[in-house]
Amino acid sequence: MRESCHLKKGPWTSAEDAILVDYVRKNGEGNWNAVQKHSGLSRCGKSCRLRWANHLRPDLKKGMFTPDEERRIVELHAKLGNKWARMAAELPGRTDNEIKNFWNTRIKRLQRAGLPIYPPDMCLQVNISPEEGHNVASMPNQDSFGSNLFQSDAFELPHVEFENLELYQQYLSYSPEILNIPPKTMMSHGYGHMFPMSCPPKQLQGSVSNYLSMPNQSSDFACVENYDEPYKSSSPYDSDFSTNDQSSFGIPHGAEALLSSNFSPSEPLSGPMNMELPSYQYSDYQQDSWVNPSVPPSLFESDDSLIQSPPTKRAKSDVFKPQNSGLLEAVLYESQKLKSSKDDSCQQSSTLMLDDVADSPPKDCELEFEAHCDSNSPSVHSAASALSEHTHVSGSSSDELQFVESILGCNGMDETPNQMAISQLDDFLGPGPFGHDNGCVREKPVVTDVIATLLGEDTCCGY
DNA sequence: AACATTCACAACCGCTTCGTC
DNA sequence: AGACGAAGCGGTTGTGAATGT
Repeated sequence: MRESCHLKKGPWTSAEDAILVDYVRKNGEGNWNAVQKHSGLSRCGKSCRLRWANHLRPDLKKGMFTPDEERRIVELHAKLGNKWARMAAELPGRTDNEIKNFWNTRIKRLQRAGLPIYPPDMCLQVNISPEEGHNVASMPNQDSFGSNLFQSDAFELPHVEFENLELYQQYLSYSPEILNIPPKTMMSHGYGHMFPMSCPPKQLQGSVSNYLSMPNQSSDFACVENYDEPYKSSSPYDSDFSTNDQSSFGIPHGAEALLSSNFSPSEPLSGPMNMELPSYQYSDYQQDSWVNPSVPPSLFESDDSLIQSPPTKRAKSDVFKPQNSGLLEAVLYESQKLKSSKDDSCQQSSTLMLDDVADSPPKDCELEFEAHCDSNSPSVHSAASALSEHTHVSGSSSDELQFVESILGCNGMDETPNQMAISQLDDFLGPGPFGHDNGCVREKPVVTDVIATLLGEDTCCGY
C-alpha cells in the first residue's frame, strides 16, 4: 500500500499548479492517483492532494493568522491537542499544515522561552470529561526541548472549558504579539533569564515595540521594573508578568505541568542539554500565585536564591520531584525514588535528594495523578508499561511496579478536579529543598539523566 | 562580503483509517 | 472477514529568506 512516488518531488511550479487546478476544475476532488494518469502531471496523487488542499483550494485564506485565529488555535489546541485537521475544520480557509506550522514555530517559541501558551484560566478550568475522550487538552509535547520520548497526545489532559473567554481575551491581547517576539529579542529585552542557553541567541530582531502591542509597553521591556501599571494589573497573567520566572505569567502550577515548557530563570549552565531541556524551577511564591495570583512575588528573589544554590544541589536535583512536571516525570520520579532509596553507594551524594524524598510521601504522586489523569486513559497504561520496562531493566521489584501502578490507577475522587488540583499542589509544594517556602527555584532534571538512571546508569554518583 | 544561524513554510514520509469488493 | 486501494493525518525534513557575526 505504500505509495511510492517515483515522480517529481519538491516545490511545485506554477505550470504544475495550473494543470492540477484545471484537472480538479474538470473532475473534482478525489481520486488523486488518477491525476497523474489523466493530466500528465508528474506528481503522485498524494502530492497532488496535498498541493490542492494546502495551496490551490479556492477557499483557502492566505496570509498571516489574525489575532482571532491565533486565539482560536490556542484554544483549540488546548481542547484537542495536536489534532491539526480537526483544528483546521474549525478555522475556515486554514489548513492543517498551516496550523501545525504555526503552532510548531510561534507557539513553541513561547514554550522555549518558558512563557505560557495557554492562559491560566484555560488551565484552571480543567474538568475531567471521560465521556468525551477526544475533548481533552493535550500537554504540549516537549520535542522542542529535544525530548521526543512522548508524543503530546499521550498526555491527554482532562477537558478544558473556556468559561472566561473574556478574561482569556485579555491574556491574548498580548500573547499573540509575544508570539512574534523572536527569542533573541526577548532575550535582549528582559527575558534573557528565561533562556538558559549557553550560547545566547545571536539574532536580535527589530525593536520590541514592533512585536509588542501591549498598552504602554515601551522598549524598556527589558527592565521589569519599568512595566507600566495598567499592564501589570490587567490580568492574572499581568499581575505576575513583572517577575522573573515563567510561571509569573499567572500560569498555575498544574498548568505548568501541562505546559511542560519551563525554563530555568537563571539555572547555571553546564552543557548543551541545558540549552534544550526545560528546567522545572519555581520560586516559592508560585504556588501562591496559582491559588492566589494576587500575591506579588519578590522580583528577584528566585534569582538570588538560585545564584546562591551550590552546584552540587543542582546535580542532585537531577533526581527530581514531579510536583509540576506531569505524568511522565511523576512516574520517573517514583522509579527514581525507589531506586535511589536502595542505592547505598549514592547515599551520601544524594542526601539532599533522599531527604526530599522522605519529605514527599507517595501520596503526593498519587494525588498528582489523580489530578491529571484518568486511570483508564491510554497514557496511564502506557506510562505504567513504560515504567514496567524500566523497572525491569533496572531490577526493581514487582512491588515497586505494583506501587506505581496503584498510583496510576487513580480512582475515587471526591473533590472536583480543580479543588483536587489546588489542594494537591499545595501538598506537592510543601517545605523542603524544592518546596515553596525557601524561595528556591525548582529544577527539572535533564531528561536523559533520568532515563539513564532508570536504565540503571548510576548518574547520581557521576556528579 | 562571506559565512553562519535562525526562522517560516512547503513538501514529504509513514502510519492509520475508511470504503469497496 | 479480509484484502486492497484511496484518502487522511501527524511528524519530520528540506529549502530559501532574513538576519547576525
